Amino acid sequence: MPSSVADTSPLTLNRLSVYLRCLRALAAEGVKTVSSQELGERFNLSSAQIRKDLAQFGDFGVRGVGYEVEPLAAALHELLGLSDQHRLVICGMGHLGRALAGYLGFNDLSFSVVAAVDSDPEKVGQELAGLVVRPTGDLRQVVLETHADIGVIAVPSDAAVPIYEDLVAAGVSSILNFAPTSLPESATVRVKNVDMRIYLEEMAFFLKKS
Amino acid sequence: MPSSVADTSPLTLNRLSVYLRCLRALAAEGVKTVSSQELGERFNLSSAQIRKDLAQFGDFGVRGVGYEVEPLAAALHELLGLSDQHRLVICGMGHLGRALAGYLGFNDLSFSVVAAVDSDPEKVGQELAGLVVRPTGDLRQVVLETHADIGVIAVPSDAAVPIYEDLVAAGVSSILNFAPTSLPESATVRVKNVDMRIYLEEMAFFLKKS
DNA sequence: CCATGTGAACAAATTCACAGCA
DNA sequence: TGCTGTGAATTTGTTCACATGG
Repeated sequence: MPSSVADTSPLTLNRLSVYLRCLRALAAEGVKTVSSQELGERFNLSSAQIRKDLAQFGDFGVRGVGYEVEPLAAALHELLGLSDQHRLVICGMGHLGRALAGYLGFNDLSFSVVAAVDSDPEKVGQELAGLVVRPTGDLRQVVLETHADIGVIAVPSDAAVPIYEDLVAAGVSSILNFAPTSLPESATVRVKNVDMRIYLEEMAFFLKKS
Repeated sequence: MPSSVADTSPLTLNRLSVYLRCLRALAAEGVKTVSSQELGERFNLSSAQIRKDLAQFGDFGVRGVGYEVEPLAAALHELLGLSDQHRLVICGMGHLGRALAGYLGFNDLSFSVVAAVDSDPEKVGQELAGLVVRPTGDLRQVVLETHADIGVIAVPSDAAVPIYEDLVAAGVSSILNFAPTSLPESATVRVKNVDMRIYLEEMAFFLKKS
């Protein structure tokens, strides 16, 4: 039973997120108990994998019965670190930034968007998606004030690296990057690059005739 | 040498996209030739993996020298199906849809956004991101007119399944889904679900004070 | 009984290490 | 010499199948 940060693979972790969402859906339907097999059939998952994944973090199931939906959901919620509240700062308030601002403050109360910065003087001071836009130059101050712990980069490609450095300098150690520029991960900074072009190119490959 | 659609793993494929971008960056700098090692060091990739991945599709390299940047980029471009032009239809023109419309029509001429639909009568007829928004009910007609081959779902969660069904009915067989509702893949329809909540939850896990 | 939890078997992906060629 | 291309070794991830326990 590792349950420690270092030795959990991202794949397992992402599946836990999926399980959590499946359990929430079941809970909403009033389902009290579910077996790994039912869960698998319902949501196209492998039952063996569900059991392996969950067993890694504790004995959540009851033999002969299955898993209790609500308690398991609560345990996964806790396990994924969703009991702590996280504060996001959105960098770049173009359409993508605004979309993310309106989209990422969900999920019970685990995440909230606390600030937005933009380098366009036109946008600074405006209220967009419920946030007063601050100048990029104030990023450090903004992070200090709001205790933001996750930075979301939604700026054009060429502005990504400077913003990244600003975020790191401001002490933000988790960064979600939507700019089409791959940013380096380091020992202290965790970066998740989300490059939508890769998804499109994957589709293009499979659309290829022959 | 498989080079066929079926037996290429998505992981390899996504790395090919990455290599292509790295090569483009080098080409822009005027670099003519690069070894797998240089490429690896420059972009944090494994040189052995680069060689394995590329060797799968042909003998691109020259022993003792490395790879020619431009020709290799051209080969990957072709290989990924980027020589065919693809036409995207964006479903849902909220901020996310507009962001994607302005973001996905890039990459030489491989992808272009040819249409947008929305169910909000306020938006229909408006020109957003250079596209006249059409009503969702016209989706089939729109797809016929524009020969769109990739659908992008950027609607709220509860509208995702109906739109998905409309796209499939209209003959679109590749779908990129940004709604937080996992859509089923079938033998004939390829779906890529992009759930940003999973990325956030991954960050939350690693932020957890153990 | 029935479904979990798990070692053992299997499969996939990655890395190593080196033969072979420009 | 220097770097590719590639089998072999290793690591990582998934599935199987069953002993175990409520």
